[in-house]
Amino acid sequence: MNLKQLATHLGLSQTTVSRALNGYPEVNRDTRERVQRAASEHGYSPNRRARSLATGRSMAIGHVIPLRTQHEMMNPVFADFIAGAGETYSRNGYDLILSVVGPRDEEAVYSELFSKGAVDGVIVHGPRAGDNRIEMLNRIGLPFVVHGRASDTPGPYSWLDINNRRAFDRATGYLIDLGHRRIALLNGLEDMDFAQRRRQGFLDAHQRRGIEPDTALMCSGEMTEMYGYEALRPLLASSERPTALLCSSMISAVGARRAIHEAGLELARDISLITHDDDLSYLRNGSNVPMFTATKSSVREAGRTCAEMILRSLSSPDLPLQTTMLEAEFVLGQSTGPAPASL
Amino acid sequence: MNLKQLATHLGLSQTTVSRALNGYPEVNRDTRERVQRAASEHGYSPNRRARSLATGRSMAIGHVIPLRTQHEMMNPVFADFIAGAGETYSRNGYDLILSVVGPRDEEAVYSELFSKGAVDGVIVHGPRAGDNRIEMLNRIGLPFVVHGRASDTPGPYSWLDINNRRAFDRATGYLIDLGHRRIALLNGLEDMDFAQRRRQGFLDAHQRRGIEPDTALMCSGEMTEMYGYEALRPLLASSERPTALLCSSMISAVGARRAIHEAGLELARDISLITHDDDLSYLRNGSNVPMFTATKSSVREAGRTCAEMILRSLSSPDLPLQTTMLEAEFVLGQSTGPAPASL
DNA sequence: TTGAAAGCGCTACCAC
DNA sequence: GTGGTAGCGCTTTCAA
Repeated sequence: MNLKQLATHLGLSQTTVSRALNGYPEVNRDTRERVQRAASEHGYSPNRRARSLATGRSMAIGHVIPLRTQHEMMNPVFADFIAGAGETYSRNGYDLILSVVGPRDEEAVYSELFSKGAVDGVIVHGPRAGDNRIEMLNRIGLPFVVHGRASDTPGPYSWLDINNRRAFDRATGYLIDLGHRRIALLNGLEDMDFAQRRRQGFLDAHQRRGIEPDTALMCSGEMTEMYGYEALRPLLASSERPTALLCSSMISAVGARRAIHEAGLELARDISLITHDDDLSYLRNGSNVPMFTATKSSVREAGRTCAEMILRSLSSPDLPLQTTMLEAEFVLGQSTGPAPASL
Repeated sequence: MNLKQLATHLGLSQTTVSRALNGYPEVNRDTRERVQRAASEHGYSPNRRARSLATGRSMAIGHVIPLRTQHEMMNPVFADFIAGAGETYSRNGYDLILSVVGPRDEEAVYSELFSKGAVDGVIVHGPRAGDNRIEMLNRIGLPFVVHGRASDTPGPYSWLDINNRRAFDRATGYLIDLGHRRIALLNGLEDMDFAQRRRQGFLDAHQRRGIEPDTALMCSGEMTEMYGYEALRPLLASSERPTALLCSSMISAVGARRAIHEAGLELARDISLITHDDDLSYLRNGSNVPMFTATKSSVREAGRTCAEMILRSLSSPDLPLQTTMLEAEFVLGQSTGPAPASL
């Protein structure tokens, strides 16, 4: 059933039917009701393609996910974030177009999506330090919001992020204050913006206390389980093994725990472990008791917010820059786990 | 730059330019080359909306993800599956439209996507036993492929699945043959098709060996970390605690391990743990050594395959039914972990 | 081998 | 308050 058919069926013009359905004020109340009833009876819903061709708006937002390798697991954060965003979109009649691309093709994908009229705006995922996508999007005039930030990128842009630096500053400081001096850091790939900030937090906490971190204990890599295992194993085998471990993701922590187990060590007794959990934006200690907890939001909620930001920037493009920062609040859990006996 | 502009720029008609770009044979070779050069020079790419309005094909596939609760984490399997599917789509010029919906609205979403002309076909995720979506999609004539299966659903349909029943049959049998008699099962929600099959495999292994499973040890729930923790805790506290545990997902296994740790028990020594890992379609034992490994594919690869299935069924709708089954092959790892001392 | 023109389904402008 | 009509950018007959 299309508009024309519905109109002839009702003995009205397409114009009137369209107006009635789109809430234009000048339509007679009776007419509007009659039209609406008929529309839902016949299950009529306007063709998106035709509508967007006529209006010039595509009513869709693009999410472009960069994946480096063929084997890389999609970051679970993306999934929940997108799920949250999707809720907002469907509530507002928008579609979500998902593109998963290698880092090379990314720019091309953005401009294609735009010039093809497929999307009205995009969300940028996984920003790297000095990311050139941002400048490029500003240049071609495609509205966007960044999930995360990109340091060293000139010019204003909208973004939504958690406070990665501070979270790792606090977690590290907590461990140092417990007496730890040899703390390992299993970080993400350090060309990613979030990983740079976490590293910075790690270093800041040391520096503020006048302690020299052992750079040999700082690792960086794709946050897979295998990485957690392989990065930690040699550190544990060394004569000067770390007494504490700061993990950048749940998944690499699983690998790290395997390495700890195989080395004959016991968590909490021999080595302390704090893992950053993106999903709930909190940090956990070795016995998995929440230690840092975000007050504001989960990743899903962040996705919702980010979607609202892009939709708002579509309706008022020259609105002042919206920057939202989700703070990982410091909340000591009931049990913070024992200080390691080996200290 | 649109077709009209490009055409006038070249001093040709829109028709000819369109034909040249779309590979119609009747175009003069020189003309075609000239057109193609100009197109890439000016970065022309046809407007998707307009094209699909004209052709009647939308060049997009919908993925509809059902999420039960506001809080449920998006199943990581979906993410990687979709990433894989996305690769296939972009290689073939298709868009991927993602809708995340509550179980109630699902049917409406499908028929809307279709009647709005937003998609040419859909992938059905997370099928439940006797899922009525399948019958509904057949009725409205929207091409689809199911990721998973739905038992008790009449009529043929295309699907792609792993062998859940057999995987759990084998894992359970393996534990029984090691001497375990009290095996706990932390299953997913048992209205989901995959969970029913896993449960069946668990029961089959017992029955074939003439052993009565303790139904008090069989749990079912949303596969979150909290669920793994809360479901296992009372079982461990009981006087007749399980000596082995079969976990339906990595994430609930994390919670289960926490419960084990808190109960003062040690993995492998006091209790054996086998976890099903969807991503690599393998099962792991307590020390994380792969025990069952899929020979054919990861979830990502499955996504690619599923996308190929739907695209193929678009071009030839009355093709014989394609059913593909990914087998979780039984491969004993180098180390299968010690039999529990408590036996 | 090329071009003119009719539509795809809808919105939006201008008349009435 | 309602209707005619001109597009939106493309594909696809039909003519030349």
